[in-house]
Amino acid sequence: MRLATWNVNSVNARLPRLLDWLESVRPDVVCLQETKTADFPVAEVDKLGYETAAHGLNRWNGVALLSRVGLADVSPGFPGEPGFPDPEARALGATCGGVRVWSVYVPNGRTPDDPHYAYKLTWLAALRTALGDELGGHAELAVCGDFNVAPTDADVWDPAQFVGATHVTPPEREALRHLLDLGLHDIVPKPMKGPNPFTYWDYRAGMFHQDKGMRIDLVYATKPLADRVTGAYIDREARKGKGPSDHAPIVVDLG
DNA sequence: ATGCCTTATTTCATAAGA
Repeated sequence: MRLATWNVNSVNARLPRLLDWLESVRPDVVCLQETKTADFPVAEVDKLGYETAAHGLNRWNGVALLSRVGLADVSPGFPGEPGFPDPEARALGATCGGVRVWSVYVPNGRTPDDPHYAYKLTWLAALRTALGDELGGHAELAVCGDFNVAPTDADVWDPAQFVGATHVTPPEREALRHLLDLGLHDIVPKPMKGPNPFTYWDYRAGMFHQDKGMRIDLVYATKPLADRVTGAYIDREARKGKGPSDHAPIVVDLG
């Protein structure tokens, strides 16, 4: 089974590229983030053989799951998920091919003194609780998506540039460790080129071609699922060319 | 070469991204 996750930065703006990518990479299950629509293009991905579960409320956020190995027990959001203060479309769970899969788009946080930062930490803590409640019933579980946290200093292109910034603060990294404490494993993908497993590069100032990026998109898997991993890579080809997302997909192969 | 912001909307400006 091939599992992928991709922050597409608008599924409608990215639709031609998404469809081409699905046809060439042929993942079985795809977690999408920042779909940015309440009207997901279900018919277009259906033509490629994918069932869709989409959770989108407005122009902001939005997550989806595509599967051609079944899509059952769909959960838009999770129990206890906080809003700001209204609910936001940031999490979507489903069972696909026997694996419990969550597509998540963690709040950005903006700056450490912004109310969105406290919201981010509260949201991550609530996610931990909800995942903890699911683990008893799902030996094989993966939570995939844009976590908006770089786990270590090696996951940003220059730690000195991030002093005082969100995405690298100790409380955010501690929130990730609390997720791993549940028994989840960080499936670190191969970058294909260069030493850095980055998944995001800002659109501005030629950041991508200088490889000034961050690893903020993550795949966390339970041990039984992590033991099935035969390979994982970052599809940086999808970040090239005209009209890319600012994130690259992660592709994980399971035996 | 991978090439120097992009998205949807309350659209010719703004909020948000990270």
